[in-house]
Amino acid sequence: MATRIAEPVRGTDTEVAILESARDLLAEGGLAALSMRAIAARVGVSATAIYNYFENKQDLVRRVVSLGFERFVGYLRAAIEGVPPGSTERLQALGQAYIRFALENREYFRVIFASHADCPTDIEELPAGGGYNLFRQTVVDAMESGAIRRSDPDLVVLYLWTHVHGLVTLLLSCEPNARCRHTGEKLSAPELFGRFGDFVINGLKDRG
Amino acid sequence: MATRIAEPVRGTDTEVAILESARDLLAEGGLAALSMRAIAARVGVSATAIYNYFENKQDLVRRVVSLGFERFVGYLRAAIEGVPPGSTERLQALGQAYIRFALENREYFRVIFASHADCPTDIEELPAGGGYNLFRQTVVDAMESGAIRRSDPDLVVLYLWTHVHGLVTLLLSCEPNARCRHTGEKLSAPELFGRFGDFVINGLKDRG
DNA sequence: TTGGATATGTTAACGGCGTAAAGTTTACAC
DNA sequence: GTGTAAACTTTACGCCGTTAACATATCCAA
Repeated sequence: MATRIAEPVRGTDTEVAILESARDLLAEGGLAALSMRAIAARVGVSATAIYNYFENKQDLVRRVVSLGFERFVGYLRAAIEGVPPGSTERLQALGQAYIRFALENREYFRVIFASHADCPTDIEELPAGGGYNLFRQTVVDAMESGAIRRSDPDLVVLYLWTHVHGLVTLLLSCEPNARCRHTGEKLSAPELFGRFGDFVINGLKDRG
Repeated sequence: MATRIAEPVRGTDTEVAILESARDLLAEGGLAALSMRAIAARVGVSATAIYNYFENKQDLVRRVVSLGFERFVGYLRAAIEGVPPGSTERLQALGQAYIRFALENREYFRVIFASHADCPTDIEELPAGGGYNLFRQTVVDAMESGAIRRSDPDLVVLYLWTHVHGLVTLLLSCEPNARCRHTGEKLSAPELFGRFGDFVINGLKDRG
């Protein structure tokens, strides 16, 4: 038998280069800038060469989005490091990280949550691969420590997620500054999140 | 002088026909189905004829979206009819109408809130033309009646809006059924909204 | 009445898009 | 050396938004 010379197939490099170019193009100019020809030009290859590695454009985008998601979960993980479990601060840290990711990776975020019926998913699979469970565990800890009142953790996760997601998508709809003017002042997403935190956490606490 | 034969200029009919065809195509197949050539084919006219009435595609889309917005405000107005002012029920009715519009006019909703930097807007101009003020007045009434605690009405409007918008966009990201499975059951947007209402309203009430 | 502007359309064409088909080069197993 | 499979190119098709040039109808002023 032939000893496998462990040199990786040259094509694999190309695949990585395609994904990286696609990721960069997406970040720089949004979905509109993400064309097969543009990607190919960056990689230094013909547009049709891409079809050796990806079934079609949608498949490629799916892969790029998947990479973006890992990045997203990285934000969440980093956010709660050093913040004591069971505290509402930890919940807020997660929310802030969600916002930070969206603002620092706008095009990624947009594409991730613009899965226009192309790729039907169950809602909790979106931030899965650790994201959802991270969120959920933080909620459970907060309930057990008494920081928030006991109820269905999944419902609470979805509630908090809804809140932060809504804030981000609304502000992202109002490019270019992603800020909101109300009562005369301009507020950024993190500032608004801070102000809303009062309502949100209050709603989760025991009455009286 | 020639007596004015009151026949309206044929061109105006064409403009209306273009807008209606565009609206229908958008509703049927989303932004992807909305091409100048497809619109023209429906109207029975050449694609370039459209440029007599609209500067370019973006301009046309803006007009279509504007029509959609009027429709949206119509949903909101209808929702609070017959519901007593000052009640939290009125707030919930607005939220339910928001959700209903999004689910019954998905493509409209998507396009309205996907103003990808093309048309920078201040956030409160989005549901303006009556929408925002409607929302705000409902909040003010609820504060004055004591249904919710007194605080900055604009902040509360944004808070509630954030909540319902987040719920809808999250569920719309999970086509085709726009439902969420959690703890084993499938919940629709209105059902989830109902469950979240507890948290939301509780957060806005006075403590104790 | 006529003639020129204006409004309302047309067809042809440009460059860009995703992608299919066919052909070419390269690497390697037997 | 030959066959085979992978990696890649060229060419081409039918879409797309948009421009330019041209046709026709309508209206008003002289």
